[in-house]
Amino acid sequence: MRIGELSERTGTPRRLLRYYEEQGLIVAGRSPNGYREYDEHCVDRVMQIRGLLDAGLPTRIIKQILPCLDKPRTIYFPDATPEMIATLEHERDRMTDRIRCLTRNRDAISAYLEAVLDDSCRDTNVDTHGDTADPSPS
Amino acid sequence: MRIGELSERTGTPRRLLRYYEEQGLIVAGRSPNGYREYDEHCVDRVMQIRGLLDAGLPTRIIKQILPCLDKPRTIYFPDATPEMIATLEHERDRMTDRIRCLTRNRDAISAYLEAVLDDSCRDTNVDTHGDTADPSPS
DNA sequence: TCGAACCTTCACATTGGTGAGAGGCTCAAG
DNA sequence: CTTGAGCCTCTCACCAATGTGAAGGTTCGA
Repeated sequence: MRIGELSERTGTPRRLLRYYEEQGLIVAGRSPNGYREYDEHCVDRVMQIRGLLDAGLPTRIIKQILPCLDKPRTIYFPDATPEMIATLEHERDRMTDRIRCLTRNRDAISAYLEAVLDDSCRDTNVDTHGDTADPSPS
Repeated sequence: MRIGELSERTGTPRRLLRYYEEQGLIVAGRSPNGYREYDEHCVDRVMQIRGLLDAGLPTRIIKQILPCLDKPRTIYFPDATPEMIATLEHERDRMTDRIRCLTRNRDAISAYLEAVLDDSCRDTNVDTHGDTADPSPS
């Protein structure tokens, strides 16, 4: 597929796709006419990239870890230098930290939300926002 | 405590603490001489802020959700406008997405790491790095 | 009085992401 | 064949957000 389709299917501006390529996050083949040519796999890849960026990982790191995560092992073990291993372990740990932090805070939000919702059902007679006085009784 | 101690205890540059205050993420009292005065609670708060920032949340959102998460309920339900509720629900969902994304990728990294480690134990006879030719057989 | 810690403020760096323009190629439909 | 949509390159500039550096001045404690 070409850039337009990839853009639509991933909800990502064309401009940004070229930017990701420039940053080395994705690679695109080329048609004889010079058009970028993407395979199906790229759709997932772009979504993955966006997700990771959104989760706070810098492109530099994403670029390093993505090749290790391809379904058919693109990068093999000989390429795994000790420092690469170290980087991966470090990033894995940082991701675990992030997950912990997010989970804790999300659960706290959920708890708050539940408390508020629960509360607003209980006292609908307060004048805070007098509408919806509909406890649906009996 | 003053900014220096908070800085040390949170591993955060003084400059950055002032920045967070400027962004409305933390509030500091003032001594008569103008020095910022922090209470114990700030240590956790700063760590929480750093964690959330690192996990991709913008200060704008953090500023909104933090007050809802204080241990002794600082913000009460009357303040919970419908749009605030909506924001919280939305952010909670985004956080869930992030958690999913991070978990998936972290597990993939773990799997890769495991495979590599496992592999480097198994074939130490390859000339890739010919040392440790110690298959410890029979 | 000296130095460490604090203050404010201005400016800068980096990162992720956009916008626009120039200049040109390709392809399909009218 | 022409027209227009979509693509190409390249460039320059810009944005917001997070985070730093440094200058110049005050306060505190030894």
